[in-house]
Amino acid sequence: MGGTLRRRGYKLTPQRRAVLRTVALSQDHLTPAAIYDRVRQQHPGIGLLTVYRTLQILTELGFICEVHAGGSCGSYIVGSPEHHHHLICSNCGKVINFTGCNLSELEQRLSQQTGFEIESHLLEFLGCCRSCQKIA
Amino acid sequence: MGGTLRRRGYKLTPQRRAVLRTVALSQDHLTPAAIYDRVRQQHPGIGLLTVYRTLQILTELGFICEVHAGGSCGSYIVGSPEHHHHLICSNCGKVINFTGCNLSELEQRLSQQTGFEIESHLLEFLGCCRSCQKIA
DNA sequence: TTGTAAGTGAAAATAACTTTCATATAGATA
DNA sequence: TATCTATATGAAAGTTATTTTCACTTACAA
Ligand SMILES: [Mn+2]
Ligand SMILES: [Mn+2]
Ligand SMILES: [Zn+2]
Ligand SMILES: [Zn+2]
Repeated sequence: MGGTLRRRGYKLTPQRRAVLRTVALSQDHLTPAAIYDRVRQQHPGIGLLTVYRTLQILTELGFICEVHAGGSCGSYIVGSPEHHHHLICSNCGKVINFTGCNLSELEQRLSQQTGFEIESHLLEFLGCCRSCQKIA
Repeated sequence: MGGTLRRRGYKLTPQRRAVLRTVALSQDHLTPAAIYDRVRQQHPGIGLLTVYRTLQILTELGFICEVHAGGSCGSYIVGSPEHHHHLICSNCGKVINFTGCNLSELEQRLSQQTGFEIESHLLEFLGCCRSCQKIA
């Protein structure tokens, strides 16, 4: 983490460490406010503003990802450097990262049909995780 | 439109007509505030609040869709009843609807590997449309 | 060490959205 | 067509989410 930050001119502060740690320790996606609440337990005195700023930087660097499906826009989950996507439990918010989206064929078809030069894609699945199935 | 609304206990008001018309006439996705500005030209006196309420209902009924990719969370584009997805120009916001996402194989693999019961998916492509390519 | 560019947090400002409530109207019914 | 009522509207206020500003602090390169 430190290296990646420094390479981009950012500093590694205790606050940034704490925010990343909090997101990484959670199984489910968290809003900035929820992250703030958790971080404060280990790091009182941190400001919500710093949480916002940190989330932005960590997203830019790929340490964390924003999720969208199921009304979760603007909440975050730990990331990984490789290209991947998210499978989200609509009940408890648990997120599983997966790879192998295999969309290049579709991408090519769209590019041909529309003339768009395709840059990226957003793919998320929404479902019910095993533990939530038992409860329901 | 009128029939679908009435079937669900909603009324067809001039305001709702105007909001849908505005979204449908736009090639690109619009925020509630942008929709408000446009609707007001034909329908002064409408409140932003009514725009919010209408967008919610029209989304629920499938007349319009919310888009997410490229920081467009919370903006809307005209919809269609069949299952489809969006290809969005990251420069001008133009949206093209497409069908044939063909994700059932991937869906099945994920279901087996994770135990999730998969309910739905969110798929959007981001790219540069033909006219924006010429300009750039 | 020291210097400095980058980061922090308090406060205020702005933007985004929702709740409340009195009034108005779509459209079903007689 | 006139009446009735559930639904919709808009003004205002309230809440939540996010950003800007600025004086002070700190990471870390030299
Ligand atoms: Mn991720
Ligand atoms: Mn659509
Ligand atoms: Zn779950
Ligand atoms: Zn374009």
